[in-house]
Amino acid sequence: MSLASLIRKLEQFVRLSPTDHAILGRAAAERVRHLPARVDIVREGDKPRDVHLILAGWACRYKQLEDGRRQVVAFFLPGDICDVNIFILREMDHSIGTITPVSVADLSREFFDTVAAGHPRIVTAFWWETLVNAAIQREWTMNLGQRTASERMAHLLCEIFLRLRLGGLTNGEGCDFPLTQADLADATGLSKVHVNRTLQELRAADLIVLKGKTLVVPDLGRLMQAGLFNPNYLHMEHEGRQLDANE
Amino acid sequence: MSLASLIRKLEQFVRLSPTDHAILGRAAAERVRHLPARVDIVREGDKPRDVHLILAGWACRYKQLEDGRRQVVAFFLPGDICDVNIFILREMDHSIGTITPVSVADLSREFFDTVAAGHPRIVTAFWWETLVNAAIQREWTMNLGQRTASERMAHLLCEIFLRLRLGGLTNGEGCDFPLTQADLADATGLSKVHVNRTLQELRAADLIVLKGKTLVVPDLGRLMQAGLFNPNYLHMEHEGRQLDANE
DNA sequence: CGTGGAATCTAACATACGTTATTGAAATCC
DNA sequence: GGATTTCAATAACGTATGTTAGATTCCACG
Repeated sequence: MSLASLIRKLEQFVRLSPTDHAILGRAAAERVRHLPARVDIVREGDKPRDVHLILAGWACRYKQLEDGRRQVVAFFLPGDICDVNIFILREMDHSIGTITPVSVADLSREFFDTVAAGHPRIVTAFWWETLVNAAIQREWTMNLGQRTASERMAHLLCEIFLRLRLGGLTNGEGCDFPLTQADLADATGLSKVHVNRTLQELRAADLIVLKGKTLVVPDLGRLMQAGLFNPNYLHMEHEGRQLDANE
Repeated sequence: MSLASLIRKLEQFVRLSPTDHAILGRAAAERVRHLPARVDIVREGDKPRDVHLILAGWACRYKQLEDGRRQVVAFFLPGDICDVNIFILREMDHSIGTITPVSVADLSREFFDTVAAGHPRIVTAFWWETLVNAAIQREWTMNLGQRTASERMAHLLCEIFLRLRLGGLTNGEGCDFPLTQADLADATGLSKVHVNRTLQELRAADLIVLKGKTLVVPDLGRLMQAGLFNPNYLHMEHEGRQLDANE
């Protein structure tokens, strides 16, 4: 159960009080749903109701064109919050779908009102989360606009690995990796075939070991170099200095 | 002076009180700077100090790789706010630079504290602005990942035109357009040469008239079709229904 | 444990877009 | 108001990535 990942992530930015922990814990336990893989949590055009906290499993935010072209614009890992205050908007402009089976907690508007009223540290933490997500989205724009296929793939893998590690979800050099090559294609704007070629290339350079649903990064520093990866956009204020260490 | 554009933009989402207007007006008048074209307002690595409100002129947010590749990740038009609450972060992960000469108002942390304490409508309006900017960034990701060169260019031009119109900055079918083809290249991830080709294509199809520093869009509906442009992501709740009308 | 559908991998070929280079037309500057 | 730089336009050529199609491997499920 990865409320722990959320708290771990937020706490490396602000220190939360025991009360704050309790508030988050209660919110994450109240309305929990378990969804299968490959279903939509929210669909473009829906009226936004709750904010979704991913407790377990992977999901993604995606947009689609009428002719079927699909772009994954974000991945959600355990401990990620989908969109703080999204219910301000009238209508979703994108969809959110599961990749693996997912446990999700639905956070109500009232929860956020409560937080806003009496828990300033959580407010700050949520602002930080919002700003980091915005930074990630900018970095993806950069990734798609300027990096070559293999740089792009290396960059994406670095980001996922670091975000997992921040949530305490890696084992040394390895981590779960449930994305298919089709998912990677939708996220990188490459064709499936070229994703395959690109992964082979990274494997041949001993930058990754990717088999089954597990990713191993034998030398994160080298993978970062290959992806022209600068971790500053993740704003990992504390861990930031020891990035090359393995956990 | 385009405090008017800011208020006009925010008000099509929330109704602001006379006091709210006054607060915004004061903030926008207090610390105003005038900058020349093609200079940085903030640089990657800087400690964020103030939030910047663009009163006049165009600017952009951009990121750069070490080898010089540059991606514009957002354009700022008059009335745009750069990054609400950015000072929560320790260090900027991107730069902001002017395109034309710019007048900018620097909004302090204290201003936002005041707003948070006593002006809930402005708080909501700022959240809305934040969420819309996030949506725009996602749409750019989509644009770079999935659209062809000409779709991408058409889409970008639609977005800029609509955002200008929302701020009351268009004249019928026309608007100021100070971007060079190099700027467009940095924003679309295309080469300068291909931007040129693409613009010719749009011109040949009578979708745009772009000369000097003026853009004319004779038929916005057709340009939107060409760019597979769905305005939902701009969340223009009121104007949304009469998009095809010319102001 | 066998079967069917995903997911991965490979190959041959096609093309949208990048690169380099040059020229001409506008701005901008003393 | 001529010199200088920036910006736009063209052309010829190169290549990273897309497309189509097929063969394998993997894995979930009955």
